[in-house]
Amino acid sequence: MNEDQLYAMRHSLAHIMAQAVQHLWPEAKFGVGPVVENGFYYDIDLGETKISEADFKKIEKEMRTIINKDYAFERSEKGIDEALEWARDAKQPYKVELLNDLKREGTTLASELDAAMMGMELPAGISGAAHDSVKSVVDVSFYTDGDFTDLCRGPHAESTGKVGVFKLMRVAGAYWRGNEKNAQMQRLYGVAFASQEELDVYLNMLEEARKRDHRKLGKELDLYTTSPLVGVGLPMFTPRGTILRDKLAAYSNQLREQNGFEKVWIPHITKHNLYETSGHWDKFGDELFLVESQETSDKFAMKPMNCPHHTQIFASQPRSYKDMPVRYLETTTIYRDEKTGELGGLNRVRSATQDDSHVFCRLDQIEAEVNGLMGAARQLYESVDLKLRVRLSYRDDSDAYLGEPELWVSAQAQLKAAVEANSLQYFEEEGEAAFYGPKIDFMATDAIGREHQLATVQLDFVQPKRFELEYTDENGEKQTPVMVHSALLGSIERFLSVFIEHTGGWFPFWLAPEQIRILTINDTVMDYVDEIKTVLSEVVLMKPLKYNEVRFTTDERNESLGKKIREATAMKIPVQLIVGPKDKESREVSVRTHSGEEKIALDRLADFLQEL
RNA sequence: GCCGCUUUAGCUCAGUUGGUUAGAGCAGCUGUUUUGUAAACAGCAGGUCCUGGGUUCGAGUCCCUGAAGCGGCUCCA
Repeated sequence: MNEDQLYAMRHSLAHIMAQAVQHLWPEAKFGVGPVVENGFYYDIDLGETKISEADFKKIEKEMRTIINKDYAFERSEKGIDEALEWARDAKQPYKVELLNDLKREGTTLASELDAAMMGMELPAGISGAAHDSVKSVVDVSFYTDGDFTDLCRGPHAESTGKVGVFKLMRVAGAYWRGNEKNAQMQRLYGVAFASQEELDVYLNMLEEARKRDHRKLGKELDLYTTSPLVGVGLPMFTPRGTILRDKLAAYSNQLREQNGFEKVWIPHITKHNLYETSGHWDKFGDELFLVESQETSDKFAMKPMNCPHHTQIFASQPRSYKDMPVRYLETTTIYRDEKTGELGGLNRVRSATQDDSHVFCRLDQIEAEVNGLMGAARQLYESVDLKLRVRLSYRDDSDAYLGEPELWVSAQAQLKAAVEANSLQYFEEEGEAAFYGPKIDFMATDAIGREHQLATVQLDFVQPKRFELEYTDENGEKQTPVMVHSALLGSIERFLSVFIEHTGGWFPFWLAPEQIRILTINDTVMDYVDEIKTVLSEVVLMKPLKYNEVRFTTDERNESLGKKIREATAMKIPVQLIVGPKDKESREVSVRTHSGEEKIALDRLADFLQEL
C-alpha cells in the first residue's frame, strides 16, 4: 500500500468514526477530521456529554458495523450556498462557519495544511498560500457513505470495507480552530495501518517507548525528583543527576570557550524595569515570577531569560569596533511561571537551566559568529550521538514581532545562507521566530515521536536598539551592535529528557554518573581492590570533555555476585569490574561492559578505560 | 489555564455488588550465609487507601471539592 492509499484509508476512517459517533449520539456537532501521523482524529462537540475511553468499545463496534456494510464513498458537489443550506439543515454550526469563511475568503486559514484539515476543496491551481488572491469559492465537494455525508476535499478509499485495521487511542480536549477563546471540543484519536501486523508493530513500539520514558528512568536511575512541597515544574537533581548536568554544562562551556566566549555571572532577580526596556514585560509579563522587596518599593522579578542582564555587562564600558565581537557565556537557571497544564517531566519546567550565550558583533561579523555556533552545536550532538532536524524559524505577518520588517527580511536571509553554507538539511516554518528575531532551531524527537527544540541560534536587531547599545566604528561614529543569542544544549532539563529517552539510560562512558562499579566476590580480595582503586583514581579522561576524572564505586556487600551484577546492570553502569580470588591471583580484572566481558591485566586497565 | 483519565507501603501492583484487624513481590531492618557472572535463606517492620467535605448502621470502594500525575489543546522569550 502506498502513502496516498494509506492517507485515503485513514481519512476514510475519520469519516467512519464520525459516522459511528453520530449513530450513537445523533446530536453530535462535527468540526474537522484530518489525517495525522499514524492515524487520524475528528473534533466533535457533544455538549454536556463526555466521551471517555470506556466508550471506545462501543464506538469501535459501531465502526466495524459500518465497515462490514462496505458502503461506497461517493463524491458529489454543491454550490457554496446550497452547501450552506445543507449544513444548516443538518444542524452543523461548525460546518456552517467553515463554509461561510470559504465563501468569504476563499479558504478557511492561511496555510495549505489547514485548508486540508478543514476538508476544503480548493479551486484547481489555487493553493492555500496564495489565498489572498482568491475572492470566493464556487463549488465544494462532499463525500457520502451510507447514511453519512461530510464536507470534504477527499480523497477516500473506494468503500468502507477497504480501510485496513484501526484502533481508537484516546480522547482529548481541543479548541475549535486552535483558539483558546473558542469552544473546546472533544478530539477522538485513532491509529490505522494497512495490516494487523503493522498495527501490532506500532503498538509494540509505543510499549517499548514507555520503558524509555525519561520520567520512569529518571526515577529508576535515581537522577531527579520532584516534591509537592516544592511545587509543580520544579525538579530537584540527585547526586547522580547532578553529575550528568555538570558534565554536560562543562562540555558546552568548553566548546564555547574554544569559540572565544567568556564566562559571566548575573543575579537571578532584577528590577522589572529591565524587562520594560527589553520588551519582555509587555510580551511575557504574566509569565514572570514576581519578587517583593520589603526594603524598597521597586518591583522585582525572577529572571526568565538572561539576554537583558548580559546587555548591561556589554554596556558597562565603552566599546570599540576593535573589541568586537564580545562573547559572553553563562550556564544558569531561569524561572518562568508556565501554566500548570503545560508542564511535564523535565521537558517543560518552571526552573530551566540554559547554556546561554550572547554575542555582540558588527553586521559584517554575523556570518562567522553564526557559523562558529553551528559548528559547536554539531560537535556537541555528534559527541552524544543525537540526530537533530534543523528548523529555520521565521516571523509571520502577525503583530507579535518588534523591529523593522526590512531587518527581519535580511536577518532571515542571513540565517538561511548560514545553514546552506553548512550544507545542513533544514525546513522552514513561519510564526516560530522569537519576538526580537528569527532563529535556527535544532529539533530532537522524544521516545513517542514528539519534537522538541534543543540548540538554537537567534539573530536580534531589536534589543541592542532598545538598550541603546553602541560601539565606536573606525570613523569615530557610534554604531549599534547586533546580538546573536544561542544555546547548545538549550535547557539542560529538556536536553536530558530527550537524551535519557534516546540512550534508554545507557549514557556514554564519559557522561555516566557512575562510570565504574567494582563488584567483589568475597572479602579475601579487599587488598587487591585497594590497588585497583588507586589505579582508577588516577585516570582522567580528556575527550570529549577535558579533565574528566573517572567516577567509580565499590560494591563490597555480603551479597551474591549474581545480585551485584543484576543491580549494577539495572542502574546501567557502563563498566563493571568483577574481582575475585582468581583475578587477584593473575593480577587481572574481569571487565564487564554492555558488549560483553573480558579479562584485562591491572596494568593495562587505565589505557583500556581511556579507549572507551 | 482548558478537556479527559488516573492516584492503595519507598517501588511495582492486588483488593468481589459498600461489610471484620487493607494484601503480595521487591526495597528496608535483624540474624544466618563469604558467595565466580542478572534475585541466598529466615524473621521483623512498614499504610492519613492523595486532601477536605458529604451519603450510609458501615466508605479504599458511592457523591462533591481541591491537589498532584498522565494524554491532548493553547502557550513556549
